Amino acid sequence: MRLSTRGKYGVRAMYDLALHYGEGPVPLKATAERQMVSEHYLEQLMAGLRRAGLVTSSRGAQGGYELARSPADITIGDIVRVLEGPIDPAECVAEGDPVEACERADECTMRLVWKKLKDCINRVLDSISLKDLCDETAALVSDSCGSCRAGPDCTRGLGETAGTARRTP
Amino acid sequence: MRLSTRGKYGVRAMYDLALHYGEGPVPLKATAERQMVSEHYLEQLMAGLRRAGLVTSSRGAQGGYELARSPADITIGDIVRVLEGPIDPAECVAEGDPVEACERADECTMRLVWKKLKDCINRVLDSISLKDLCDETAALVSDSCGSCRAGPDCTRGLGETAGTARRTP
DNA sequence: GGAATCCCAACGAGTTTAGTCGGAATTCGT
DNA sequence: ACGAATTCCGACTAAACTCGTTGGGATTCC
Repeated sequence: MRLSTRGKYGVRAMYDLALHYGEGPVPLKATAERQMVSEHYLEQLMAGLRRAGLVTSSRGAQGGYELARSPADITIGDIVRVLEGPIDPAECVAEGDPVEACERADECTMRLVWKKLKDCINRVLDSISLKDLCDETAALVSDSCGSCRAGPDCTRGLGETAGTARRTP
Repeated sequence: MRLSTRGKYGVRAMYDLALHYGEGPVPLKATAERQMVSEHYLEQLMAGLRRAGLVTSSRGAQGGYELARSPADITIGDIVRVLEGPIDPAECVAEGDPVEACERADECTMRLVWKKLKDCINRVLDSISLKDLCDETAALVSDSCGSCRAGPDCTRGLGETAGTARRTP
């Protein structure tokens, strides 16, 4: 259960675009350098994000990529699902007929587990937008993150769990 | 974000052992046939589970595998972590020094996302024990499964009714 | 002794990952 | 018109991983 670099680099790149949202196209080279990712590799990832309608591109000099929507309207889940494929812990909870993936799907108790896991992952990833990420960075830098006791299932934004995440032993 | 067959087969096998808990050693062949998994492949998985102390084995005729603890004391998370490795969406939220995985780990906002995701996954998987699985199967078979038909956001059933959630490693 | 069973190590075909490489097409500024 | 910047596209690859298979050895029960 580890994300590949595709998902991680993709989120980094989209975060970078979010930081420069409204400033016109951002050339891939700049993003690649800031986020320390191979430019050519990132190019492939951006192609996927463009086909999925999450970014728009403009070619030629002064060209680059831009978010297709406001950072508040793009979630981490949107990005990860494009680059890593749908979040399906098992085939039997993917799109389509479960019975085709496993003939016992109807009576399978484990399927309920994978379903629950899938829903949980999607809920977490969809609860965080690029805007949340940018806001959180501001909070981190200004060193004023509040304390949240809501636990890991808290879906009320990143800022509230920041205190927990920074307290690393 | 898909589990490999290791995790899925492993859970199936452990579930099978849970169904026969207290009846003495269960030969691998029987489990493999019931769960429709290659016997030799399952053997490798059981070796890992044995080394992790989740099952005990007895050799020779009438030998086989048994759960090392009560089904209520073994969670899906225990099994999945043994067979799939630790649940770390990214290196920077794995065991050890995060800065060694990524020099920007301290200031990285995305790291908070992966941390949150990791905690969520572990929480779900650790909230479901083998006993929960067996109980749920009884509910499914008796066709009175009201608890799990409440839609994708249902938080009841599978672990939260019995309240067998245990340690957090 | 023989059958059942676990234990171990190696092999391998296929797929995925994480890129690299080379070049074509488009656009901007001058 | 030209050249630089940039996206776009397809092919290639080394390494790792997945999902097993193969072949034998050790142990235990009857």
